Parts: sequence; C-alpha cells; structure tokens
Amino acid sequence: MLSTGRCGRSKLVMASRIPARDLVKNKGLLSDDVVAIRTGGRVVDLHTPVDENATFEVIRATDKDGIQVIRHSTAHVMADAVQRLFPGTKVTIGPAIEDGFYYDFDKPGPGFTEEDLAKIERTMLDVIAKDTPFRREVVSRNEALALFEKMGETFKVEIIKAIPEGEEISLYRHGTPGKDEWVDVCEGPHVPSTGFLRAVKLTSVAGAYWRGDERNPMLQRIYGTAFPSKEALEEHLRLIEEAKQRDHRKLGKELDLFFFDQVAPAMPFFLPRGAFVYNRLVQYLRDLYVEYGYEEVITPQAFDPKLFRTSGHLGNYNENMYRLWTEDLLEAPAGEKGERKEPFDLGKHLQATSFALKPMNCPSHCVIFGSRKRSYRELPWRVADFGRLHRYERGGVVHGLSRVRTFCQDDAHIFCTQEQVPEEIARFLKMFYAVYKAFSLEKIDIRLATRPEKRIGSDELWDMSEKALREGLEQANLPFEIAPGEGAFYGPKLEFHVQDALKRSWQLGTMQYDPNLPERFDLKYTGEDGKEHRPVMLHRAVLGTIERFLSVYLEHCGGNFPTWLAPTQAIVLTVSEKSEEYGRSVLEELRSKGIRAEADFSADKLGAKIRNARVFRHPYMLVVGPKDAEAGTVSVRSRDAGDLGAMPRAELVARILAESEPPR
RNA sequence: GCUGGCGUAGCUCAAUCGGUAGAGCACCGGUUUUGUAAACCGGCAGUUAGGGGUUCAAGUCCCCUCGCUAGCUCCA
Repeated sequence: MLSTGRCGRSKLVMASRIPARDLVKNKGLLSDDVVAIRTGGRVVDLHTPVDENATFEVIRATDKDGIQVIRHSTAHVMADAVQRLFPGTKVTIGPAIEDGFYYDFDKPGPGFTEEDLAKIERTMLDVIAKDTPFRREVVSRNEALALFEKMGETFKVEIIKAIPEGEEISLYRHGTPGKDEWVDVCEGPHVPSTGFLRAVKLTSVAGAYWRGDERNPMLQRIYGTAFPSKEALEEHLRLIEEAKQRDHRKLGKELDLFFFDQVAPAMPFFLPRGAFVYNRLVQYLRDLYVEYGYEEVITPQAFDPKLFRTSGHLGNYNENMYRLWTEDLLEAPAGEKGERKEPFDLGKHLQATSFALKPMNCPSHCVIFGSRKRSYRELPWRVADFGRLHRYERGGVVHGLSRVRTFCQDDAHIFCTQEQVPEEIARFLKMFYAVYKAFSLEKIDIRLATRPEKRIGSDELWDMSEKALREGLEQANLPFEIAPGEGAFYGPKLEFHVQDALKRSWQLGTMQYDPNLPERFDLKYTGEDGKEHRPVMLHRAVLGTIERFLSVYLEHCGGNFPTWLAPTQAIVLTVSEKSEEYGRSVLEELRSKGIRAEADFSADKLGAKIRNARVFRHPYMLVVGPKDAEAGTVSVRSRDAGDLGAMPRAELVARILAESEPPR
C-alpha cells in the first residue's frame, strides 16, 4: 500500500521470474542489511518475483527507501498487535510517512489510551522477537474479497474493490501459520522478517477521517516511528525534544514576547519586546519596498458587505468573516409606506447590512485602483499594505502564532499588463531570496500550484496564467515542482516551502496570479492606443504573515535574534551596587548612540545576573566593575562568541552599530 | 467543526482511595557588596477556567459552556 505501482505483465513472463532475494544472492550482493531492491523504476522487496535478468540496485536498511520499507513493515506489526489486544478492531490503511508511519483502525467503543500504546508496543516487541518472515502471496480479486469478507474486514473489502481490474493483488503475512499468523492485503514492499525491525516506538494516537474526508466516520489513528538502529531512533527522539524546547509558544513566554488570553481567543497580545521584533520586521520590509518600487497605502478596517459581494468572498467565505453590528441595525428599516410583506428577519437583515472586518486587503486595493482613471504609464503599480486582517478560523485549527484570527500580512498587489508579469515575478523572486538569505533560511523549494477542479475562469485564461508564472520562474532560472490542482480557485500560485534549522518545512511566502478580481471590479487602464484595457493583478507576500513568520523564525533561531532584530542588543551588568554609577554612564552612552540597551543594577550576584540575561538571549552582556570604571572599558560577553574580554567603550559601540542593520 | 487529552498562584508543577490547596521561580521587604550560569531570611500571592449536579465532604466523580492541546478536515 506504499504506492499504487503497476504490475500488469506478470502472467506472460512467469517462467523467467525468480524472487528478488535469489536475484540479489546470485549476484553475490545479499547481506544482512538489504531490505529491498529498485528495479524497473520501482522498489520491490526480496519476496517479490522479478525477471531473472533484471538490472537492479540494492536498497539497504539505512537508505531513504529502506527506512520507508522498515516503517511500513512496522505498521503491519502494529496492526497485528492491535488486533490481538483489541478483538473486533478493524484495520484500514497503514502507510509510511515523513517521520514514521501510522495505521488507522476502526475500534468499537472508546479510543486508544496512552496505556494502550505501551501495551501495543510490548506486544509488537514480542512479534519482532519471534522473527518470522514476511510472506508474499499473489491472489485473485475474488480470493482476496472472500478472505477479508470472511474476516469481517469491511474497510479492506472496500479497498480491494477499488483496486483497478488487471492489477496484481498481493497479500503479506507474518507470524506462524496456523498459530498467530497475521495477514493484510498490501502491495509491499516489506522487510525479509519481523526481526529486521530493531528500533520501533509508538508516538501518539489521534482521530482521523476514513479516506481523509470529514463526512466519513472518524477512525483511530496510531502514529509510530521506526529506524534501522536504536541510535537513529534516539537521535530522532532527541530532535523532537529539541523542537519542543524551541516551540515558539514556549519561547514567546520565556522571552516576554507575546501571550494569549481567553478574552481574545487565538489573537496574540504582543508585549513590548515582541512588539519591537514585530515592528522591526515591518520596518525591514518597508526599507526594501523603497528599493523595489512599492508604494504603501493604509486602508479601512471594516467594510460594507457589498465590497465582499463584489469581490466574491462573501458567500464563499462567509463563515470565516467577522461581522459588526451597530444598534441601529437591530431595528427593522421603515418599509415602503410602512407596510412590509414579510416579518422582519434580524439574522438576514444583519447578514445583508452589517459591516465586515476585512479578511484580506485585495478588495481595498482594487477600490483604490478604480478610484480614478489610470494610464499604462503607471504600470506596473505595486501597492503594499500592512493592514490588520481578521479571519474567524475554526476552533481546532488555531495554533500559537502560526495560525491566528488576527494578523498582518506583508501584503502587496501588483497591477500590471499581461506582458509585464514575468518581469514582475522575477523582481519579486529577487526580493524574496534576499529576505530569506537575511534570515539564514536558505533552503527553499518552489512549487507551481496549477488549476484546481473547482475553479472559475476559462481554460484559455488558466493556460495563460500558468504560463506566465512558469515563465517568471524560468526567467529567474529557478528550479520548481508542479503541484497539480493545488492552485486557488481564481488563479495559479507559487508556493515557497522554506526549511528551518530543524529540517522542518513551512509554507510562508506566496505569489498568486489573479485575473478574477480586476474583472469583478471592472478595473481598466488607458493604453498607449488610447483604448481601455484590463490590468492583471498579482497577490504577493514575502514573509506571509508577520505572526506566522515570527513563529517559524523563533523556532529557527531558537530565540537567539541577531543583533539587528533583538529587542535588547546589550545589557549592562554591574559586579556590585558600587559600580552602578559607572554602569549608568555606559547605559546612557549606548542609548545615546541608538543602541537598545538595558541594565541590571540589582543586588544579585554577577552569576545570577548573567544567568538571567542568558535566559533572555541578549546578544551582548556587558560586565562592569571597579576595574572597568578605572580603565573606561566594559567586559564583553557575547551570546554567540563567548567572553571577549575588556573592550574600550567606543569599540563596543562600533561593534554593535555594525551589527544593527539587516544583512544585505 | 470532528476524535482524544488537558485546565490548580504571574510562570513551572505537587496534592495517595473523594477527607485541612502546597513547593520552586517571579514579585515585595530586609540582610549581603559580590568579576562571568541561581547568596540568605521573611512576606504577598488561589472563587482549583466558569456554571450546574452527586455526596456528610469535590481540585479529584457526572453534565454543560469556555479555553488550550495532539491529530483529522480546512486555510480565500
């Protein structure tokens, strides 16, 4: 079930086929760590019959594909253990995933508990200890259906029925035949025997919909992971622990950056230190906007719902919009001659009239564009907006700063001609890469998301828009992948997937091609030919939202903001209260030079002050005592470089100022 | 929204079977005057998220609401 590979020619060439194991053995390549081979473009395990003359390469337990084989095999062992411990539980699917595997179960009664996981894990270890081989068997569709119908495995029956006619159906068994054998319909591949599974761990349990559709019944999903060795598993668990330590919600509290309160669910309160970082990010972008030719506007917060009816958002995204009512809306408007045919429906009336908090900036920018006659000479017009947006996100999806109900995008729209699109994309990409380099986020994968099934606009229009984005990428000479059907309903988009220090990938910035809004707002410019033309609109954001970017960046840098972004760049620590006067003069000098400095003049011992300062991860700690006062120095301890020794005050000031601008 | 889990002082966490709500940090006061990762003493701090119920007795058991959380679904 790893993938839906094809194997339609098995009947014709049976005579010359041998198990992959024999093929590997014949070539003298069989060793303990071989779990599968790659041949004819697919991965098959050692149980699978292959052409005896096939060319192949071996896949070892430590190879990427080998680990997938191990994980999927572990999923089988887990399902075996679950069905043994919880009779009546039905199996569904159990694929290998990025960090491990899962298996979805239909369990009668209550779900699995943490204690259940421990029990299941122990039973799995028993199965592994018995080291029985995985056995592969090819059966007919009817044999497979009969077997799983008899077992009452209704989900498996559904899966078998969905396998296309003519495709080979294989079963995999492990355990002792006639005794404790376990069978699953499965395409493989699997490891040779259960004993190959040396390092397994169940991690969590959660609900998941059958076939990923929320209209379907919810199943119980158990997540686990497996590695070729105990050491690799431990390293993985260590990384998870590290990620927990860097969780931006934890760092936000520790560093006094932001917090949440029940009075405004999923809406962050930025404290002074967090607000500084937030504003510094915005300032950074504003500076780049000067360089890249953007103009910033400020637009209203709340709008007559007519605006969103024009844009098409009302109706489609009604349930995600915050609406405002005012006292006067609660009364029925006076009808014509005081007579009304239908009773007053307050709900409908409010829906029609109450203002909406803007969930995006684009409609306002269309209003601005359309507010007067425009010339082709004005294009491309790049209009930026740091407006506050609100979206009522469903309860289960909000998460720290990464998914909130009020946020700010580093939003801009580019109104231009069709011909200008590739050039604009290239220009955006240049800025995008400059920004991410400045944050040392340098591994970026680009995906071109193309037309989805549910969409508006003609195929010709989509052909043109997708071509424009593609040409932009090609012009910038950047590699990209296609994400078929992943585009927005109104146009294709570029997604930027950014990898952080812990090798996790995040989608942050975006660029979207939108031929829809200019149409709906009937936007026009006068061309060189004196005639009216429809402009094209590009939506784009570099960071995405400030909030989400901050969550990713916090975890990326572990709270160690670079000097240019740190809310406090240096903290003065006096050795004793006797040095307060000198410390104060250092503090004032730094501040007078525009350095963000603080001081700890408390009666704590120096060790305690250093410890406190380290918790806040200030880039510089400046120890001052009688010796420094005497020499006019500060003893500098750098967060990143350690003890730098005594330094003249002017030298320190120069050093910090040199680090106070973002890298370019 | 769905399936689980959780909610105790500003923070991190205790509280046995349903039997007097407690500790460290932070904060406030005092002692100490310190040279590179936590000095010492004392004090303040709680409608145990909110509401209802069971019970002689509820932080603990049951129900509802709110919030958080792991996933699922969603993300214009």
